Amino acid sequence: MSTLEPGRGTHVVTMRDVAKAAGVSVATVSNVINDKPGARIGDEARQRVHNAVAELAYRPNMLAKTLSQGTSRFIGLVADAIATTPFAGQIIHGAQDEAWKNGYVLLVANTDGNQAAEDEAIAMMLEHQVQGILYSTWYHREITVPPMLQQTDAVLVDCFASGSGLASVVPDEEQGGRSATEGLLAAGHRRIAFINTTTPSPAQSGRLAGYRAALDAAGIDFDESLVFLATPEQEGGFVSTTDIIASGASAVFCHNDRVAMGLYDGLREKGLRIPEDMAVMGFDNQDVIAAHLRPPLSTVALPHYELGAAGVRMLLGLESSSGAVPTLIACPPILRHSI
Amino acid sequence: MSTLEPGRGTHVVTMRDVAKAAGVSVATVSNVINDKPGARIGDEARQRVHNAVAELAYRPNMLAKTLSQGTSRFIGLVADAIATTPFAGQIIHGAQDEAWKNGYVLLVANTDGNQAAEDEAIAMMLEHQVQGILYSTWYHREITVPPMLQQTDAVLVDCFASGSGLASVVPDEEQGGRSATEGLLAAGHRRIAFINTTTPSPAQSGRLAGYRAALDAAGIDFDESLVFLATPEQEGGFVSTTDIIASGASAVFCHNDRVAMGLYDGLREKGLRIPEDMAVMGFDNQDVIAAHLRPPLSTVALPHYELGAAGVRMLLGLESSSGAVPTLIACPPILRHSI
DNA sequence: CTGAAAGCGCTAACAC
DNA sequence: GTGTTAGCGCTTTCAG
Repeated sequence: MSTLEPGRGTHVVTMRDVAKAAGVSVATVSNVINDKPGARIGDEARQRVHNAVAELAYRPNMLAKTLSQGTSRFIGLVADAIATTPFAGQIIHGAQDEAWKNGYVLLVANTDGNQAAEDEAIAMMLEHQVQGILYSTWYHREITVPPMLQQTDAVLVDCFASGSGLASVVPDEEQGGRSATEGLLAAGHRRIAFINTTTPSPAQSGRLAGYRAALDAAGIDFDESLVFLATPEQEGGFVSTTDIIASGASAVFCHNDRVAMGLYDGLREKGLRIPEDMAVMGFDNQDVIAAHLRPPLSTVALPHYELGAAGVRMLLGLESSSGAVPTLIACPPILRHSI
Repeated sequence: MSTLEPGRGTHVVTMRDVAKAAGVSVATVSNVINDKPGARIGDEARQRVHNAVAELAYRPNMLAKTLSQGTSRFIGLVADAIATTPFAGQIIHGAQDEAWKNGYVLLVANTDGNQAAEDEAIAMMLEHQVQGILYSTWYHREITVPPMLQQTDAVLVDCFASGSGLASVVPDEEQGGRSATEGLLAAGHRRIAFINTTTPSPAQSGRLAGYRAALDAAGIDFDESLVFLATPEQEGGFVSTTDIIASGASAVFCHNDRVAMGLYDGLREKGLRIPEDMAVMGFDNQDVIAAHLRPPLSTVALPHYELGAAGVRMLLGLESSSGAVPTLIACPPILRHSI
């Protein structure tokens, strides 16, 4: 490949080499490279340094730099499941972008929900002098904070731990539920069913609360017989079909897109058309599904990217956060053609 | 900035503190902590060190360690799209697990396919003294290698660059196509249609080659009129429905799961049942879709996790690799109920 | 068996 | 303006 031996982790040319080549001291090199504010450097010397840098293809050693400065530019992200759910990756994406934007780099660890792996991951991050840790889960829920997390700054992403005092950022389920319902209401529906999940969770209670709030605001009485429970995937939606039809509703708000997908199948099987015979609204905006159903599904997006980004902003102190109550990120409605 | 937060972020206790507390020298502490092979340490001293470590909650500074050793334990992963496609995240996951297993930590960067971001990402990784870089794309394709990548060891994941000399690991599209077709063949089908993608790609040619190979092996003549072209998502599958039915095939191998999903809709609309009236086979094993269609879709899995894992193994020299020809990872067939 | 000392590559006072 | 010189926290000869 080349004469020097690159790739083996360390590159040969150091700041001292540059200094020598430019005929200046390392301090000068350091100053021009970092464009140090209070440093007076002659134009001529500065130019020589820049030339030498280019000449030697010098690349600063970040590790040495942070060592001497005492402050690293790492942010850790520990996730219980990086890819179990398709969109969880967006949390990484958002965190990575925001970290990057602020000159930080992301250290990622996946723990698969394994306690030991989790501790090891946190330990490793601490050893790497991370500025702080983002602890994230792949679906919104309450967690108990790993004790080791207390040893550094941390913010919980897509999860929370009441009483822990840790900052946390989660999706605004209630607003999401409200928006979803409002979308249906706006289309003129008044008898709106809701297929909620069987799993107790912030999503379960939040979306229901939102649904009720929207109905309320529209002056429609909440009708218990219009809310159904189903497992949160295709099968759940499918088996709910008859109940939905029997309910006399003209529209359904589904706990998530997968349920909506199952419902699509069920409805089609019964010969009903969407949205003519039944309007349907999903939740999550799962990209493989929502936009490609027939007809494309109207839904509410889970702001994973924003969750990750807001998490690092809070960690970096760029955005205020409360240890007492989770910061809510809006779930924007996405209108397509199922309404 | 955060000088008021002493215990956070950077920890105060250093190896020197431990040495002092244990009444030994730092060299001794270093030796016992790293369990240095050639170092004879008195049991008594060793014990005192361990006590001191526990007492002070000492945590080694990885950055200082790698600085002095000259060799870091970082591996970089640059991806053009971490989450654009749901399962791309599995590449990260696999890479992370394997890196971790070998005592390395993953530095992740997402470039969104942006050239400048890419260069910046690689530069940053180089500055962090990474052992090497995994360069990955979210779908299998040929790329032109970013010049900067030449400055370190690199392996291409889910992509390749012929003539670059870089090691590369990609899915075995042809074997996947063969397996898919064989699955259909094994169920007794002889007239098997193939909906291929309109996009020229290794997937397009590889899967077709596999399809032909399987037919060939079964003694069935390749019938050009049985292969159709469609855009690689739901819509493509849906609009292909009439062609498929008209072709007289009893089974269809779809370029991917999304196409299969569209076809499901089309078939259902025509009143045809799967698999009784038409057997269908997908490709990708996209988890939100495949397992949850009605009936669950038989498909072939894209080994993203393995791709990531194999990539770091090759980078670390744990697995042989050729710079000339990509290493192929098998795409295992997943049989469900659509056949 | 254990300690002193010389760096690793860089930054940050403080001289000159 | 620019160079000298201490470290940062740790590893690693090399004496004793």
